[in-house]
Amino acid sequence: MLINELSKRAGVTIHTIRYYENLGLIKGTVNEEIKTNNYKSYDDNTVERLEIILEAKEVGFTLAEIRTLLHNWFENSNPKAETLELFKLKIQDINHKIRQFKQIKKRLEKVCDELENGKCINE
Amino acid sequence: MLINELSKRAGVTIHTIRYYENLGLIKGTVNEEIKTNNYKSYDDNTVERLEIILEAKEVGFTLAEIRTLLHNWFENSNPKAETLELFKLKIQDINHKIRQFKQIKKRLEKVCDELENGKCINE
DNA sequence: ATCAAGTATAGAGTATACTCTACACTATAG
DNA sequence: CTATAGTGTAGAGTATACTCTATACTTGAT
Repeated sequence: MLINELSKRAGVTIHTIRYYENLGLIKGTVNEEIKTNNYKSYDDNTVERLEIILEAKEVGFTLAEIRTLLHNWFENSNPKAETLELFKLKIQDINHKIRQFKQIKKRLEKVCDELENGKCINE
Repeated sequence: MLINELSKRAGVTIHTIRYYENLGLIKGTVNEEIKTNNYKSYDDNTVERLEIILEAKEVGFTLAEIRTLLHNWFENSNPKAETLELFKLKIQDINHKIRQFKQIKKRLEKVCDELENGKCINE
Protein backbone atom coordinates (compact mmCIF):
# COMPACT_ATOMS: atom_id res chain seq x y z
CA MET A 1 0.00 0.00 0.00
CA LEU A 2 1.08 3.60 -0.50
CA ILE A 3 1.45 6.20 2.24
CA ASN A 4 -2.13 7.45 1.88
CA GLU A 5 -3.65 4.05 2.62
CA LEU A 6 -1.17 3.39 5.43
CA SER A 7 -2.16 6.72 6.94
CA LYS A 8 -5.84 5.78 6.85
CA ARG A 9 -5.37 2.24 8.13
CA ALA A 10 -3.14 3.25 11.02
CA GLY A 11 -4.87 6.52 11.83
CA VAL A 12 -1.65 8.50 11.61
CA THR A 13 -1.08 11.53 9.39
CA ILE A 14 1.20 11.29 6.37
CA HIS A 15 3.45 13.91 7.97
CA THR A 16 3.86 11.83 11.09
CA ILE A 17 4.49 8.65 9.09
CA ARG A 18 7.30 10.40 7.22
CA TYR A 19 8.65 11.75 10.49
CA TYR A 20 8.71 8.22 11.95
CA GLU A 21 10.33 6.87 8.80
CA ASN A 22 13.07 9.50 9.04
CA LEU A 23 13.68 8.41 12.63
CA GLY A 24 13.93 4.78 11.48
CA LEU A 25 10.82 3.52 13.26
CA ILE A 26 9.24 2.21 10.08
CA LYS A 27 10.47 1.61 6.56
CA GLY A 28 8.80 1.65 3.17
CA THR A 29 10.30 0.03 0.09
CA VAL A 30 10.69 1.54 -3.35
CA ASN A 31 9.70 -0.89 -6.07
CA GLU A 32 12.78 -1.21 -8.30
CA GLU A 33 10.65 -2.50 -11.19
CA ILE A 34 8.90 0.84 -11.48
CA LYS A 35 11.44 3.34 -12.71
CA THR A 36 9.05 6.21 -13.35
CA ASN A 37 8.63 7.09 -9.69
CA ASN A 38 10.15 6.54 -6.27
CA TYR A 39 6.90 5.99 -4.38
CA LYS A 40 7.36 3.91 -1.27
CA SER A 41 5.13 0.99 -0.50
CA TYR A 42 4.28 -0.26 2.97
CA ASP A 43 3.10 -3.70 4.13
CA ASP A 44 0.78 -4.96 6.88
CA ASN A 45 3.72 -5.26 9.24
CA THR A 46 4.09 -1.48 9.04
CA VAL A 47 0.49 -1.09 10.17
CA GLU A 48 1.26 -3.30 13.18
CA ARG A 49 4.45 -1.32 13.89
CA LEU A 50 2.45 1.90 13.88
CA GLU A 51 -0.08 0.36 16.26
CA ILE A 52 2.73 -0.61 18.60
CA ILE A 53 4.26 2.87 18.32
CA LEU A 54 0.95 4.49 19.29
CA GLU A 55 0.44 2.16 22.22
CA ALA A 56 4.00 2.56 23.46
CA LYS A 57 3.84 6.35 23.13
CA GLU A 58 0.60 6.34 25.08
CA VAL A 59 2.31 4.70 28.02
CA GLY A 60 5.22 7.13 27.99
CA PHE A 61 8.00 5.54 25.96
CA THR A 62 10.01 7.98 23.85
CA LEU A 63 10.37 7.45 20.11
CA ALA A 64 14.04 6.58 20.66
CA GLU A 65 13.06 3.83 23.10
CA ILE A 66 10.35 2.61 20.76
CA ARG A 67 12.82 2.41 17.89
CA THR A 68 15.08 0.16 19.95
CA LEU A 69 12.12 -1.98 20.99
CA LEU A 70 10.89 -2.36 17.41
CA HIS A 71 14.31 -3.23 16.03
CA ASN A 72 14.63 -6.02 18.58
CA TRP A 73 11.06 -7.05 18.06
CA PHE A 74 11.13 -7.43 14.30
CA GLU A 75 14.66 -7.18 12.96
CA ASN A 76 16.18 -9.67 15.43
CA SER A 77 19.56 -8.09 14.88
CA ASN A 78 20.75 -8.65 18.47
CA PRO A 79 21.43 -11.93 20.27
CA LYS A 80 18.36 -13.52 21.79
CA ALA A 81 19.50 -13.05 25.39
CA GLU A 82 19.99 -9.30 24.93
CA THR A 83 16.60 -8.84 23.35
CA LEU A 84 14.97 -10.84 26.11
CA GLU A 85 16.69 -8.72 28.74
CA LEU A 86 15.59 -5.47 27.08
CA PHE A 87 11.99 -6.63 26.89
CA LYS A 88 11.99 -7.78 30.50
CA LEU A 89 13.34 -4.40 31.57
CA LYS A 90 10.52 -2.71 29.70
CA ILE A 91 8.01 -4.95 31.43
CA GLN A 92 9.49 -3.87 34.75
CA ASP A 93 9.17 -0.22 33.67
CA ILE A 94 5.52 -0.84 32.91
CA ASN A 95 4.92 -2.52 36.26
CA HIS A 96 6.51 0.49 37.95
CA LYS A 97 4.32 2.87 36.00
CA ILE A 98 1.19 0.89 36.85
CA ARG A 99 2.08 1.23 40.53
CA GLN A 100 2.52 5.00 40.09
CA PHE A 101 -0.84 5.20 38.36
CA LYS A 102 -2.50 3.37 41.18
CA GLN A 103 -0.88 5.71 43.70
CA ILE A 104 -2.13 8.90 42.08
CA LYS A 105 -5.50 7.25 41.52
CA LYS A 106 -5.64 6.55 45.26
CA ARG A 107 -4.87 10.21 45.98
CA LEU A 108 -7.64 11.32 43.65
CA GLU A 109 -10.12 8.86 45.10
CA LYS A 110 -9.32 10.10 48.58
CA VAL A 111 -10.05 13.70 47.54
CA CYS A 112 -13.29 12.60 45.85
CA ASP A 113 -14.30 10.77 48.98
CA GLU A 114 -13.61 13.83 51.12
CA LEU A 115 -15.62 16.00 48.75
CA GLU A 116 -18.57 13.60 48.81
CA ASN A 117 -18.56 13.23 52.57
CA GLY A 118 -18.79 16.93 53.25
CA LYS A 119 -15.32 17.80 54.45
CA CYS A 120 -15.56 20.61 51.95
CA ILE A 121 -16.79 24.07 52.95
CA ASN A 122 -18.14 25.59 49.73
CA GLU A 123 -21.14 23.76 48.33
CA MET B 1 11.36 28.03 53.60
CA LEU B 2 13.20 29.71 50.74
CA ILE B 3 13.52 28.33 47.22
CA ASN B 4 16.80 26.54 47.96
CA GLU B 5 15.29 24.42 50.75
CA LEU B 6 12.13 23.78 48.74
CA SER B 7 14.31 22.59 45.88
CA LYS B 8 16.12 20.14 48.17
CA ARG B 9 13.01 18.87 49.94
CA ALA B 10 11.05 18.30 46.74
CA GLY B 11 13.96 17.14 44.61
CA VAL B 12 13.23 19.69 41.91
CA THR B 13 15.73 22.23 40.57
CA ILE B 14 15.34 25.91 41.37
CA HIS B 15 14.94 26.61 37.67
CA THR B 16 12.06 24.16 37.40
CA ILE B 17 10.40 25.53 40.55
CA ARG B 18 10.45 29.03 39.06
CA TYR B 19 9.13 27.66 35.79
CA TYR B 20 6.24 26.01 37.64
CA GLU B 21 5.59 29.18 39.61
CA ASN B 22 5.39 31.20 36.39
CA LEU B 23 2.85 28.71 35.08
CA GLY B 24 0.81 29.09 38.27
CA LEU B 25 1.31 25.56 39.56
CA ILE B 26 2.76 26.72 42.85
CA LYS B 27 2.98 30.07 44.63
CA GLY B 28 5.46 31.56 47.06
CA THR B 29 4.67 34.54 49.26
CA VAL B 30 6.79 37.63 49.76
CA ASN B 31 6.95 38.61 53.42
CA GLU B 32 5.68 42.18 53.53
CA GLU B 33 7.37 42.79 56.90
CA ILE B 34 10.78 42.47 55.30
CA LYS B 35 11.27 45.44 53.03
CA THR B 36 14.95 44.87 52.20
CA ASN B 37 14.29 42.04 49.79
CA ASN B 38 11.56 40.32 47.82
CA TYR B 39 12.54 36.74 48.58
CA LYS B 40 9.65 34.35 48.30
CA SER B 41 8.88 31.84 50.99
CA TYR B 42 7.20 28.48 50.48
CA ASP B 43 5.29 26.28 52.93
CA ASP B 44 4.87 22.52 53.37
CA ASN B 45 1.84 22.56 51.12
CA THR B 46 4.11 23.59 48.26
CA VAL B 47 6.24 20.51 48.89
CA GLU B 48 3.11 18.37 48.64
CA ARG B 49 2.03 20.19 45.48
CA LEU B 50 5.42 19.49 43.91
CA GLU B 51 5.10 15.81 44.86
CA ILE B 52 1.71 15.69 43.19
CA ILE B 53 3.10 17.46 40.11
CA LEU B 54 5.89 14.90 39.78
CA GLU B 55 3.51 11.96 40.18
CA ALA B 56 0.98 13.38 37.76
CA LYS B 57 3.66 14.17 35.18
CA GLU B 58 4.96 10.63 35.50
CA VAL B 59 1.59 9.25 34.48
CA GLY B 60 1.30 11.55 31.49
CA PHE B 61 -0.70 14.57 32.59
CA THR B 62 0.43 17.85 31.04
CA LEU B 63 1.37 20.81 33.23
CA ALA B 64 -1.79 22.59 32.07
CA GLU B 65 -3.93 19.66 33.24
CA ILE B 66 -2.01 19.47 36.50
CA ARG B 67 -2.58 23.17 37.13
CA THR B 68 -6.34 22.69 36.80
CA LEU B 69 -6.20 19.65 39.07
CA LEU B 70 -4.21 21.49 41.74
CA HIS B 71 -6.44 24.55 41.67
CA ASN B 72 -9.46 22.37 42.28
CA TRP B 73 -7.60 20.29 44.82
CA PHE B 74 -6.40 23.11 47.02
CA GLU B 75 -7.98 26.41 46.08
CA ASN B 76 -11.57 25.09 46.00
CA SER B 77 -12.52 27.95 43.71
CA ASN B 78 -15.08 25.92 41.74
CA PRO B 79 -18.34 24.43 42.94
CA LYS B 80 -18.00 21.08 44.62
CA ALA B 81 -19.87 19.17 41.92
CA GLU B 82 -17.59 20.46 39.17
CA THR B 83 -14.47 19.55 41.07
CA LEU B 84 -15.82 16.10 41.79
CA GLU B 85 -16.63 15.59 38.12
CA LEU B 86 -13.16 16.69 37.02
CA PHE B 87 -11.51 14.32 39.48
CA LYS B 88 -13.69 11.42 38.45
CA LEU B 89 -12.84 12.07 34.81
CA LYS B 90 -9.16 11.95 35.70
CA ILE B 91 -9.68 8.67 37.51
CA GLN B 92 -11.31 7.30 34.35
CA ASP B 93 -8.31 8.53 32.34
CA ILE B 94 -6.03 6.67 34.70
CA ASN B 95 -8.09 3.49 34.46
CA HIS B 96 -7.90 3.74 30.69
CA LYS B 97 -4.13 4.20 30.83
CA ILE B 98 -3.73 1.22 33.16
CA ARG B 99 -5.62 -0.91 30.62
CA GLN B 100 -3.30 0.32 27.85
CA PHE B 101 -0.29 -0.50 29.99
CA LYS B 102 -1.56 -4.00 30.56
CA GLN B 103 -2.15 -4.43 26.84
CA ILE B 104 1.37 -3.46 25.81
CA LYS B 105 2.74 -5.52 28.70
CA LYS B 106 0.85 -8.51 27.35
CA ARG B 107 2.36 -7.93 23.92
CA LEU B 108 5.86 -7.77 25.42
CA GLU B 109 5.28 -10.87 27.51
CA LYS B 110 4.11 -12.75 24.45
CA VAL B 111 7.32 -11.83 22.58
CA CYS B 112 9.41 -12.84 25.60
CA ASP B 113 7.60 -16.15 25.75
CA GLU B 114 8.21 -16.78 22.06
CA LEU B 115 11.90 -15.94 22.49
CA GLU B 116 12.24 -18.29 25.44
CA ASN B 117 10.43 -21.14 23.76
CA GLY B 118 12.64 -21.23 20.72
CA LYS B 119 10.47 -19.65 18.04
CA CYS B 120 13.50 -17.47 17.37
CA ILE B 121 16.09 -18.38 14.74
CA ASN B 122 19.28 -16.61 15.81
CA GLU B 123 20.67 -17.83 19.12
C1' DA C 1 34.01 46.45 54.28
C1' DT C 2 34.01 42.75 51.08
C1' DC C 3 33.08 38.74 48.84
C1' DA C 4 30.99 34.28 48.06
C1' DA C 5 26.55 32.38 48.01
C1' DG C 6 21.65 33.01 47.52
C1' DT C 7 17.60 35.27 45.34
C1' DA C 8 14.87 37.72 41.57
C1' DT C 9 13.48 38.73 36.73
C1' DA C 10 13.80 38.32 31.91
C1' DG C 11 14.91 36.14 28.10
C1' DA C 12 17.67 32.82 25.21
C1' DG C 13 18.65 27.96 24.22
C1' DT C 14 17.59 22.78 24.07
C1' DA C 15 15.12 18.39 23.38
C1' DT C 16 11.20 15.88 21.83
C1' DA C 17 7.57 15.20 18.86
C1' DC C 18 5.25 16.72 15.78
C1' DT C 19 3.03 19.87 11.93
C1' DC C 20 3.24 22.59 8.05
C1' DT C 21 5.03 24.77 3.75
C1' DA C 22 7.50 24.97 -0.53
C1' DC C 23 8.69 22.96 -4.52
C1' DA C 24 9.23 19.33 -7.88
C1' DC C 25 7.68 15.21 -9.94
C1' DT C 26 3.98 11.44 -11.01
C1' DA C 27 -0.51 9.29 -11.79
C1' DT C 28 -4.94 9.22 -13.46
C1' DA C 29 -9.56 10.74 -14.87
C1' DG C 30 -11.96 13.34 -18.36
C1' DC D 1 -3.39 16.95 -22.92
C1' DT D 2 -4.43 19.04 -18.90
C1' DA D 3 -6.18 19.48 -14.27
C1' DT D 4 -5.95 17.76 -9.77
C1' DA D 5 -4.79 14.71 -6.55
C1' DG D 6 -0.96 12.03 -4.72
C1' DT D 7 4.04 11.36 -3.73
C1' DG D 8 8.92 12.81 -2.58
C1' DT D 9 12.56 15.71 -0.10
C1' DA D 10 14.04 19.48 2.62
C1' DG D 11 13.48 22.63 5.81
C1' DA D 12 10.78 25.98 8.70
C1' DG D 13 7.44 26.51 12.45
C1' DT D 14 4.89 25.05 16.82
C1' DA D 15 3.98 23.21 21.49
C1' DT D 16 5.57 21.45 25.74
C1' DA D 17 8.70 21.24 29.30
C1' DC D 18 12.43 22.37 30.75
C1' DT D 19 17.46 24.40 31.29
C1' DC D 20 20.64 27.91 31.17
C1' DT D 21 22.57 32.72 31.03
C1' DA D 22 22.79 37.52 32.09
C1' DT D 23 22.13 40.97 35.17
C1' DA D 24 21.14 42.97 39.50
C1' DC D 25 20.22 43.00 44.30
C1' DT D 26 20.63 40.75 49.22
C1' DT D 27 22.54 38.07 52.89
C1' DG D 28 25.86 36.46 55.94
C1' DA D 29 30.45 35.05 57.24
C1' DT D 30 35.21 36.82 57.86
